[in-house]
Amino acid sequence: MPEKPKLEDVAKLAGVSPTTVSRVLNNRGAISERTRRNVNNAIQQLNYHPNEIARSLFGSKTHFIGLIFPSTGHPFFGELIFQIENILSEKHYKVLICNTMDQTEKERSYLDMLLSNQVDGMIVGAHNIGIDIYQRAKLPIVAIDRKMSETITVVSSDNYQGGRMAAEELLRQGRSKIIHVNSIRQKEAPSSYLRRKGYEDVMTEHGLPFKTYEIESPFDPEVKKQILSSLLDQDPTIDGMFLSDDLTAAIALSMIRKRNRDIQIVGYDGTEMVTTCLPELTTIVQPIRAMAQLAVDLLLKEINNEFDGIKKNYILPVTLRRGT
Amino acid sequence: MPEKPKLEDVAKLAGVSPTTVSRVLNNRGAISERTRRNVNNAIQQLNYHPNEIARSLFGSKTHFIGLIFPSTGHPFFGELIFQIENILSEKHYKVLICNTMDQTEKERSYLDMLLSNQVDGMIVGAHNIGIDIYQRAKLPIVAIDRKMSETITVVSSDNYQGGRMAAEELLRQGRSKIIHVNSIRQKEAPSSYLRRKGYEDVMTEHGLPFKTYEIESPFDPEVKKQILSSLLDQDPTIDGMFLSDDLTAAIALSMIRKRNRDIQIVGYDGTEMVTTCLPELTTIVQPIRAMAQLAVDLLLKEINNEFDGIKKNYILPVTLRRGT
DNA sequence: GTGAAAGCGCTAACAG
DNA sequence: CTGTTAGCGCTTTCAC
Repeated sequence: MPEKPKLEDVAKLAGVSPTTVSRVLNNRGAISERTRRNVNNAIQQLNYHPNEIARSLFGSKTHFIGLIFPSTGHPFFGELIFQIENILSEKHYKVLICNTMDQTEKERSYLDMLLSNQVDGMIVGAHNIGIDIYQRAKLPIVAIDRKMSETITVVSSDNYQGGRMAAEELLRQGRSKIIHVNSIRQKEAPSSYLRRKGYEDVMTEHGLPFKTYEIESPFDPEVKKQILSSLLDQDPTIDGMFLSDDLTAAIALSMIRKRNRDIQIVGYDGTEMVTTCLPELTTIVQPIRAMAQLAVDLLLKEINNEFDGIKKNYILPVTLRRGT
Repeated sequence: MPEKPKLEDVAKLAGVSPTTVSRVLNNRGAISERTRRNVNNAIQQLNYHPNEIARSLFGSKTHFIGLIFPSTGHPFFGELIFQIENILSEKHYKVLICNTMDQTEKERSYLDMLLSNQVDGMIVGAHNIGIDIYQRAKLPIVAIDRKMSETITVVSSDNYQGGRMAAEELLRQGRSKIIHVNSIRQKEAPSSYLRRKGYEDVMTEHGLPFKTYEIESPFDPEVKKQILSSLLDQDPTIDGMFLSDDLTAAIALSMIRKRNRDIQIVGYDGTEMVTTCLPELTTIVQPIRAMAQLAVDLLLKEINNEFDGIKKNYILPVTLRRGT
């Protein structure tokens, strides 16, 4: 069995120079039809695949894009990543995936890894390490849902409006003792803060009291369960809850059912997954597909130096999906 | 702003040769403590990151692993990919992700892409294109849940037993008019076939009739809904259903509730996601974490030529999780 | 302990 | 239209 064929092997078999093969491969320069056929035949025969690593080394582009997210397993990130990868692959970019699990050390080493692998850019949805570290990378970066610095583009959905819509929906359903559970996944996460602010503002505007609880370990469902459980048991007057993500909302929902309480809930994210599993859940839907598209567009523009504007902050509208 | 520093820049700054820097980087050969310090300082100062692309070009290993799956967005694959990436990253492998969406053309071009990028191996959970194409790759490959050929290692969970367990559970719940809905995602998929066989065997053994329905477009929930809907309406005597994945089971569950039918259902996969969203769903749990671990272990063994056995087919046990 | 030189597989001048 | 040559950033013989 022969080793991996190289361009030179193709050249020999086709009886031409390496340059010619390269030209056929890249459709550059003028090639006679005959030569082209010969070369293509040789390529077929040898089952030759150009070594992208070598190509990358030469040029300055690898067509690698790094994706840094807390977890591919989470439905929101999973679907976002799915969309991003789809769009990128159409444009012939390849995706290197990184699951930080909200761990600073992992994030830092992933960042190093991506830089070492000469990614052309990255899309980042997880941020524990300092902003400056990303700054220093001097690389096209698009952040999701988190302002990292003045110079890094951000794509997010309208978290403030989302918070407002959730609260308003609960009020519309005749609820007034409404609490908010905020499953923060990062310190100073603006998305959590804005959702909360939206909710609190609406409550205030209606002259109602508000109460926000924060859950700090979003990856452990047991912790969530305990907190939600004691929450519910402590206060029998609660009649509405706004949960900052659907997974937490799902847990709350099943607890409420088990306790036979009359509490209306609103979740957040509106992934297809949750929509399928829990069609009865009312939730604020993030425009995942649009966020992916925009993030990719902006990133590729930065990569290709096509700044068509100075705008750095993109906020996409959210919608309310009423449970069935 | 300086360009990306290269090894040569470090060498200059440290007043040594490139060779020496390389040695420091790789901990190879003998280096004086002083030189090592100088070099390390220079590396720090320049914020130097060795170019992995160049390294890969030289050596024959890239430490890239390609993952080919139908969709990162699907909870089963999303969680499996999450686990696989985690384990691989600990071993300093990097993951290139591919979403085929069950499209032959995408799968083929992803395979080409991975080969061109000199991946050291791949883990494949999607298979529409011919086996021979993977064979030709002459690369360490581990397949998930699908026998691809005599020479490609397969990791799967015990689909036959899973099918049996599902049927037995329904019988145990006093059901007898039990149907099976099989959401096949690929032709001749052995996992679907085995689950079905397990169910049918149990029914036969109990002298009961069985009926299996197949849904062919697993990515469109609307299609599923229509089929399930007409299924339920056609036959009012059904009292048990075995659905071959949890997402389909979730749809069935909400339909059954809406119709107020007394039908017990059993799903398949048992992802954390679905467990959280639908704790009441009884399901057959695949050992995702163990499958990921085994697949990675086997792949790395193949990559490092450490065949410790000739076994090619690994079947991990599934468990039943009763809904709460 | 350290350095000079060759080469990994490919592409892009520059010739012809 | 096609080939020769140099070099992308790194590692590794082989010398000193």
